[in-house]
Amino acid sequence: MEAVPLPPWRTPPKHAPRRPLSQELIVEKGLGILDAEGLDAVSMRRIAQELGTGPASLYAHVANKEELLELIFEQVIGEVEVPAPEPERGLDQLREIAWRMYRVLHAHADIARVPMANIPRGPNALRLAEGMLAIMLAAGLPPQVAAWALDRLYLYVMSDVYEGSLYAAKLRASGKDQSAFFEEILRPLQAYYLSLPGESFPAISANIDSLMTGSGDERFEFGLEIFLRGLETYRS
Amino acid sequence: MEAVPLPPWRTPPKHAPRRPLSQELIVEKGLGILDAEGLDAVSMRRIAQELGTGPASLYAHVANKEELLELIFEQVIGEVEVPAPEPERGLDQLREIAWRMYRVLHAHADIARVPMANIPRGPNALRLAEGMLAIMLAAGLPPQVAAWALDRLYLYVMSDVYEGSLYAAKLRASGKDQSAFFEEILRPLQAYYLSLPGESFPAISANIDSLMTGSGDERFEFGLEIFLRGLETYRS
DNA sequence: TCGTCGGGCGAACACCGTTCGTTGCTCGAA
DNA sequence: TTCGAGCAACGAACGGTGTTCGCCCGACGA
Repeated sequence: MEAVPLPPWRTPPKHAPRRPLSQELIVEKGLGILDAEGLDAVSMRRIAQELGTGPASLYAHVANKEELLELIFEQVIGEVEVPAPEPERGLDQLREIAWRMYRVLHAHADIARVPMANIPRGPNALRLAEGMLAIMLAAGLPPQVAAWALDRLYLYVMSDVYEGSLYAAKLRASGKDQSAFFEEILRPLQAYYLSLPGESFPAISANIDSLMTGSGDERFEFGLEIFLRGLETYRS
Repeated sequence: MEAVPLPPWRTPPKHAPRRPLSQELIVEKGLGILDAEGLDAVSMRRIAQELGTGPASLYAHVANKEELLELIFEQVIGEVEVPAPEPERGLDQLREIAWRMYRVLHAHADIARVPMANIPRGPNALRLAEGMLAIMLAAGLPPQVAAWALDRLYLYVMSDVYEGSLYAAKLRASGKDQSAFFEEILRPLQAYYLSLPGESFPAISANIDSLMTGSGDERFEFGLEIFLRGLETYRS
C-alpha cells in the first residue's frame, strides 16, 4: 500500500509548532507538573501526554523515571545560592544556607522525596556541598567532623522538607483547604490525646499544648538551632 | 443449575486448616513479606496470594494499604523497650532509646519508609513518645523544648533509618552482594570525586577520605551526639 | 424455618513504568 | 542526485499496582 502524497492544497499537518523533544524540555515539563500538582502527578505517561506524544518517546532522552527525577532535583537545588566562607561569622553561615535550602525545596513541593534515595552527584548539588564544607572548615571544625556534619545537616534539611511534603500531599489529596483539613485531622487527634488516661500517659497529657503548638518553620528552626549548638562544641 | 452436594465418601475441601482471615493474620503475613523481601514486595495481591485468597478479601479487615502499613509499623515499634526515667542519668537515657529504635527498625528493613508520612498514633508509638518525653522532662528540660525535641529526635531516627532502607533496597534490587555493590557504585563515585577540578572544589577534593569513611552506625552515632550536645544547652 | 447480614472473592477499572518492533525522517557518503 | 544507515518517534503491549463492584453463600437471630 503506497502512501498517498499530501494534496498540495492542504497545508502540511501543523500540529507541530512544538519544539523537538529534548531532555531539557522533558525536565521542564516534569518540574511544571510537580509544582502544579505534586510528585504523584508526575508520571511518564502524563509528561508525554502534555508534550503531545507517547510515553515511549521519552526514553530516548532519559534512561528511566529515576534519572528524570534526579535531573529535576538537580535543577531545583541549583536555585540555592551558596555564599563564600566568611570565617569570622563561624557557623552562622550554615544557618543561612540551611534556610535557603529549606525555602527553595519547599517552593517546589515534594521534590524532597527524591534526593534521600541517593547521594546527590550533579554539579549543582556538588557546588552546594563544597560551599557548606568550606564554611565548616573555615569555622575551625576538624575535617572529619565537618565531613560527617555535612552529611547530617543535609539529611536534616531533606528529611524535614520530605516530611512537610508528605503532609502537603495529604492536604492536596483531601481536596480541602488548610483550615478544614486542620479541623478534621488535627482536631480529632488533639481530642484523642486529651482522652488518654492521665495515669498511663502523664507526660503527654500534661503537655498537649506544647506538643501541638509550633508551625513547620518553627520546628525546623528549633532543630537547626540544636544542631548548630551541638556542632559548636566540636570547634577547636 | 443446582449445586451438586458433596459425595459423602470425599472428605470436605480440606485446603482450609488455615485460620479464618483476620486483621492480625494479614498484618503478620505482611510483616513476614516485608522482612523477607522488603517493602516493595508487600502488595495487597501478594499478601492475599500467600493467604490463599484474592486481594478483595483483605478489604473486609483493613481499610486500605496505608492503614495496613500503619498497623505493621505499630507492631514493629512495639518491640522497642521503654525504660522508666532515671533523673540522675540526665539525657543519657535518650541515647539509649534512640539506639533501640534504630536497631529495631533496622531489623525490619524498610518499615521506616512508612511512619514519616503521618504522626504515629497507635498505642505502642504513644508509649514510646511518653517515655521519651518523661525522660526529657525529668532531665530538667523546659516543657516546650522537650516537646519539640521529641519531634526532632523522632524525625532524626526515622530519617536515618529511612535513608538506610533506601540504600538497602537498592542493594537488594541490584542482586549483588554488598562488596560487589560497593565496588560498582561507591568506587566510581569516589573516582568521580577524585576527578573533580581541585580549584573548583578545594574543600571536597582535600577531604575525600573523610567524606567517604564511616559506616551507617558511625554516622548515626555522630548525629545523635551532636543532637544531645545541643539539647544539653537547653537544660535549666 | 425463614430472612438478613456480612465475609469471601472473581472480575474488572484505571492507572503505572518499561520494552518491543515498526515507521519515517535526516544526513552523510558515494 | 541517489542511496543507505542510523536514530528519534511512537503505537501497542506486558506485567504489575490499589481499589471497587456485585454476586455467592453460610451462619445466626427471630
